[in-house]
Amino acid sequence: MLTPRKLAILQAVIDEYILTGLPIGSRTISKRNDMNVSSATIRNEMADLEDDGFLVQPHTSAGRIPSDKAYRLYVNMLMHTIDLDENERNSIRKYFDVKMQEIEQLIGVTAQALSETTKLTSVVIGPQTSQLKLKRVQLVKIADTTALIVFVMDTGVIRNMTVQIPQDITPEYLEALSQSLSKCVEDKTMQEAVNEIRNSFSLEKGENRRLLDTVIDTVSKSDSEVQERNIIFGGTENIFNHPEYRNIDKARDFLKLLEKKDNIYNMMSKATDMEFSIKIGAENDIDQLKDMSVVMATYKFGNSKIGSFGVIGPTRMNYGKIMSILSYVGSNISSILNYMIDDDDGLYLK
Amino acid sequence: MLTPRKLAILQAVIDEYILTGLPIGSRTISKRNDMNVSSATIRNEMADLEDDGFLVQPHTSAGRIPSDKAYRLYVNMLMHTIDLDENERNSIRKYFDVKMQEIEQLIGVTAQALSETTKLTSVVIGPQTSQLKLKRVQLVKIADTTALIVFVMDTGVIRNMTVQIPQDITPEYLEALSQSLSKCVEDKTMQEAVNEIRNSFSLEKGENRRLLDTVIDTVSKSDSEVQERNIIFGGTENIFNHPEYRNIDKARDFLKLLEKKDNIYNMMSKATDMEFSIKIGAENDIDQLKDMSVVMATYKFGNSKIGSFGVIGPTRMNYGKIMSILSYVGSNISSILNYMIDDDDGLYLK
DNA sequence: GTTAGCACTCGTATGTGATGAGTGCTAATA
DNA sequence: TATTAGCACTCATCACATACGAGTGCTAAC
Repeated sequence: MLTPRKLAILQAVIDEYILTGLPIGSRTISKRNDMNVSSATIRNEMADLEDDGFLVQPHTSAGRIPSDKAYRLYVNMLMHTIDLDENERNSIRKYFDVKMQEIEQLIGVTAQALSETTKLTSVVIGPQTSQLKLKRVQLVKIADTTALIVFVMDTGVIRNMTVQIPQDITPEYLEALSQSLSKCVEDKTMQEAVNEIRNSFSLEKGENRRLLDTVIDTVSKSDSEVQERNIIFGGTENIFNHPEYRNIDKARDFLKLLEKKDNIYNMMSKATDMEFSIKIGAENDIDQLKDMSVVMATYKFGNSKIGSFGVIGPTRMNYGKIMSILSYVGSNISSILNYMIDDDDGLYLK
Repeated sequence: MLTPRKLAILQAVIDEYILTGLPIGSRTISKRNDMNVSSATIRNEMADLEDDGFLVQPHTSAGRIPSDKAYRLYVNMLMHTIDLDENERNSIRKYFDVKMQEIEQLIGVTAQALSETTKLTSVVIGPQTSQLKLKRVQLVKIADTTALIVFVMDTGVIRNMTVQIPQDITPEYLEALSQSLSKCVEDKTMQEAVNEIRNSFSLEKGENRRLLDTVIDTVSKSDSEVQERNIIFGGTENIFNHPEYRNIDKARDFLKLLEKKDNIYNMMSKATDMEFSIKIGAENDIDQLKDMSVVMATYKFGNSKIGSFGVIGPTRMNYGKIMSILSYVGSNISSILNYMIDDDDGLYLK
């Protein structure tokens, strides 16, 4: 049974451990002024908490440290998000106070802001263009056999790629094609659009056929690749800030994981259904993160969640604070994104 | 004086040290079958080499390790580039055997190929568009108040960015403007082009003036930013492969350096005048690299060197091998780049 | 000029004992 | 019955001592 006192003790252990990273002994807890019982009593309670799987002893004569289960309970029940003070807000806001030219810059700034304020490794994935709806398509001839194909999403995001075209295609033809393609893809996702084009234009023959095929081909190929690259990390060196990770082999594994990107990318994109997602220790699917925690949040563009960002660090992290930071960073991202589309003379979104 | 025997001993020490990373003693050298003198003789010679600054003793009763000066001599005189065998060539070629869609992919693959075959940290910087000549400019209206501005470089590289435009600008006007802009910027670098536009169109007034100003503004701003982002690293975790860097604080500093990017970017772009550039230990301008070596090479597009790539690792690296690898990787990059422009139905360069 | 021999150096590994934080358990207490 | 004081016990950590061995510099002999 988790009596109120047990909960209080557990909370105290977690708080203390998050602060120091050292195993917490019974006396440390009993000395806290909100505890009015002796260390012996605490010891008995702690023994019970250990039996219930909330505390772990690294070795017989050491204090206790919280288990993943304890952190989970903490996050679910005991934690109060910690409001940021004016100073902290300012130091975050100053990252976003520069004029953003393109979405990549925003992603970079976000990663930086996150890692520097949390002192953890940050991850940001860019807008998932695959989930956005298309507004129009524009083909532009830029060389004899090369055209640029530009996708304008409903949020204003632009994606473009080059495509080889037969030599005798005229700009006027491309303009006409752009018009009819635009009609047919409006309000569809990239993937849907590709299918739609396949169907609607299935009767085309000859040169047109070849052109369309190349377009479809190029688009679908690049779709997967763009995503893979659209993830960035910040403060990778912060992994060393935490004594429990001052271990070369762990660090190497971690860097390797970041370098591969796709594992983390998958993890991040899975989490887009909730406002926050917290994975503690073994709750992580990725092996190398089994003794770390990942806290993620999503950002919105208009009404739909189109990307996510978060931090990776030791299970011993200040969840309350981290969540407040994520939340504040998120609101900054949103306002920048909106600013980017709304503002008439300033900032443009690529 | 550096007698032939001294040189041979120095070479032996370097070879051995590159292999093991441990201080090399006189007996180790004298046992090599190409040495027919006793360890005592070697000791005397080594003492001389130490006086001349080619060898260093980490402490009194340890063997010797080569100094930066020794590596420099080695690279200049003693080193023979080591031909790659069929296996090694294949394992590199397989990285480039995939179809490349865009230049970013090529950069990524290069970084990967380099870091995996050298087991070092690799750096690749993308084509320096600022040094390329423009072929034409194309403005395309993609929304009510947004246009895409596309720069086509003479090598086929394309750069584009969005720009806000007054609402009443027609596509036809943009087309006409594209024509006259193209004429005026042809064969100039981005920077020259901006100046040229400023001069040639200095008489424009009103709406046109505003449009032009916005274009010039956007372009010059983004010019610097694009470059900054156009550098990527591979195999950062390889820093830990070398015993001399199994030191957390060194590793942290190194990661921090990579994260900042601009220092390394500057170093890399300085080195574009030579085929190879080797910086050994203290020859590096960057503090954190004072005990590492950087080997860089450049790649060409058409006739001009437009980017560079290389590796960063311990001064104790197999320079001969590394250079062969860089050279082979370089030739792969070139052929891919040419393929990208020449091939009519396959690959496109963004 | 080369080499064998030897005393010397010094980093590394190993072992030992002291220290102290923290525990579990028992018996006394409220 | 819950709490607490007291105490024996555990065990990681640290300081210190010792042994080991790779490698050196130097000298004297070849």
